Amino acid sequence: MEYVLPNDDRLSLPDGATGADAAAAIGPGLARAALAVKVDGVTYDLARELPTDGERRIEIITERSGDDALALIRHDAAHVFAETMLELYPGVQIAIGPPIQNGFYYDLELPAGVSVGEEDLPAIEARMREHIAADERFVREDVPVAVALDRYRAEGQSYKVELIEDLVKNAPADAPLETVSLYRNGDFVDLCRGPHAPSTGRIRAFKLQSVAGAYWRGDSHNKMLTRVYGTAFFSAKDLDVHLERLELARRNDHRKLGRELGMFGFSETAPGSAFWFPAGTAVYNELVRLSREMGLTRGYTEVKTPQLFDSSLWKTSGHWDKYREEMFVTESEDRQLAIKPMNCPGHCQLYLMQAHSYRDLPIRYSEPGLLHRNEPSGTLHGLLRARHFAQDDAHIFCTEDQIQDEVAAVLRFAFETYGLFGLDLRLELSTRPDQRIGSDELWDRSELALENALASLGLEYTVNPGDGAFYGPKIDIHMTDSLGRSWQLGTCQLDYNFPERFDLTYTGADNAAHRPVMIHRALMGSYERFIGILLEHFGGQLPFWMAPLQALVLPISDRHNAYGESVRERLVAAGVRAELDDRSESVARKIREGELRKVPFMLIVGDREQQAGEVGVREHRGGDKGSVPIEDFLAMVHDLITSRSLT
RNA sequence: GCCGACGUAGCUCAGCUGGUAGAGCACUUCACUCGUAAUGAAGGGGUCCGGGGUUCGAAUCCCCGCGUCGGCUCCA
Repeated sequence: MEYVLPNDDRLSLPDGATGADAAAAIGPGLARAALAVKVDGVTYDLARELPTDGERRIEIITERSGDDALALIRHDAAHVFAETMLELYPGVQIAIGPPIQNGFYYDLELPAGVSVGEEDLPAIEARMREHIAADERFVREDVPVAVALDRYRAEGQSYKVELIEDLVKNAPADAPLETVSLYRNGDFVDLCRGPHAPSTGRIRAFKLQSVAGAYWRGDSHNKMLTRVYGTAFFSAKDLDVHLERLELARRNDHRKLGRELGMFGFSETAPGSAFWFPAGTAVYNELVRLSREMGLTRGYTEVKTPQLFDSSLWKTSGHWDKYREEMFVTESEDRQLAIKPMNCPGHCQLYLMQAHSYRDLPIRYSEPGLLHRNEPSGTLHGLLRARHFAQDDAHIFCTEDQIQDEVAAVLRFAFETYGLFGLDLRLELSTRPDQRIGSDELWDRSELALENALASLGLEYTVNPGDGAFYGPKIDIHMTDSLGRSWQLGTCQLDYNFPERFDLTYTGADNAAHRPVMIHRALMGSYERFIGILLEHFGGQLPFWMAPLQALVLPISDRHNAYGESVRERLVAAGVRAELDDRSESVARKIREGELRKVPFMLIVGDREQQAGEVGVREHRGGDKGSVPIEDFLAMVHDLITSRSLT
């Protein structure tokens, strides 16, 4: 039997040869380094017989094979972890333990009254190291379903029993499941489809990182299990590099940066809601201004609608049935009222209050309205998940013929906005959810319209089936934070349902009433969340045009304070956010503190500058740039501001 | 909301097995008047998250709340 190697060489092996045999046939070094074998892109255990049908491409996986190799030992480490937990915590029930993006986890149910905290992890790690030092072999065994079930029932491992029963249930009718694979290392046997490295000794470095809760099968109706996260690498150095990267990301946490830069903070007096200091408010307002300016030239008009609405509005929109728990509700004079969690019903009401002709459409109402959503306490996360926020929100009322152009224009607008920040956006199309309003026919049309708009621009996107809003499908814009977590920022949602529910109409050319279509859109999403993402993206050093403090004037000594103040006044008059540091401190100290505040420019003024009418320019992290006339500096920053330059 | 951890000065944190609180930075005052990442000295500042309980005595132990962090679920 011949196999094709990655370099297109052919390797001849007898039938029944394994991946290990293949590696040995190529060379003794590779035989020692081999962890697994990839056959046509599917990873196999080294000990497994290679398929003998057709032409197969094989590739030996070693430590150098990148993520494929790491996933193997991380999965191995998960098994060693479960093995150790069974020893240290008798009665523990183990569920599942897969490799993930940067490591692995294992879910388990601890015996009643027992809990594991992060302080217990070192002891568990120590025991795990013994199993790794013992270099236990991973041995795969395919056993009849009944044997596996008996085994796990006898051991009281009910999650494993459930997993096997489901495998049986979900097997296709024409190919009923007869065997399941078990992997043994040492005395530990786990239900697992594999593959694994040859032995536990291949795990060179690992760490248990955190303890968390996770619902069995990801369903909140199920029991909550204990999940331990960990990671593994081929060297202590790689592990250290990874841990350092996590540490760096933590330094870029927007909550930490926001406090350090004096931008915003949080208080127990308003959980989930940011308090904005002047520095943060300046940044916030720059974004609102950007959104207004860009909207103005793209046909948007700004409106204002109330904060508090009678519950009848939310009943009409459907929020009352679906989201009442997440709304802040109050009452007055026997009326139930709710603070708005979104602007769209208010905009529908606004639309209803005037008569509309097809000549008016599309109408594009924008409103950075303050929204409140009573998010569950456990989900709050600084600015990224808040109870009080505003969006760069707009609602487009248009005819069905206008949908595709409007959606395409929204997406173009989004790309223009994100380009200003150097952000890459990731598009996701979310389709009809289980809980929804409106007929299937409407959903068919909505989903098709969005797909057409995406196709017309030739954009790449992924599909999230069932993830749409309850009133319509949507195209979401996603970004990733400093720790690799994905957040939704912008959205573009197509909606036939609200126009129905609110009975929105326009008069057509035929003088008859027609139903408009509504597009809900936000590009940055919530300003709060967007600022959080920007802070992490830029590591706190925002582009000049939106920096909280743009220039800091530093007199060399007290006798230069008056000149410094005159410089500051000229900057402020030119629209630059500037401060004067007139404390009786050394220049070195003022500079150090300015650098820590990440101020883009420090302007040092002493005798020389005072006499020449100049400023000594020092760029953040760029050092001394020499002295220039004030006019030159003003002209330069004017350009940075008007172009909204990234630097 | 669920699981786990945490909550001490404005910030970052120390405070061992219970004996009525400390450091650095920040702040105030004084001196210094300084040329590109910390001048020196003195001083002020704490219901130890809140409420109960155990104890002669609680920041420390127990219970209940609240908040925060890490996840899970959710996210119009």
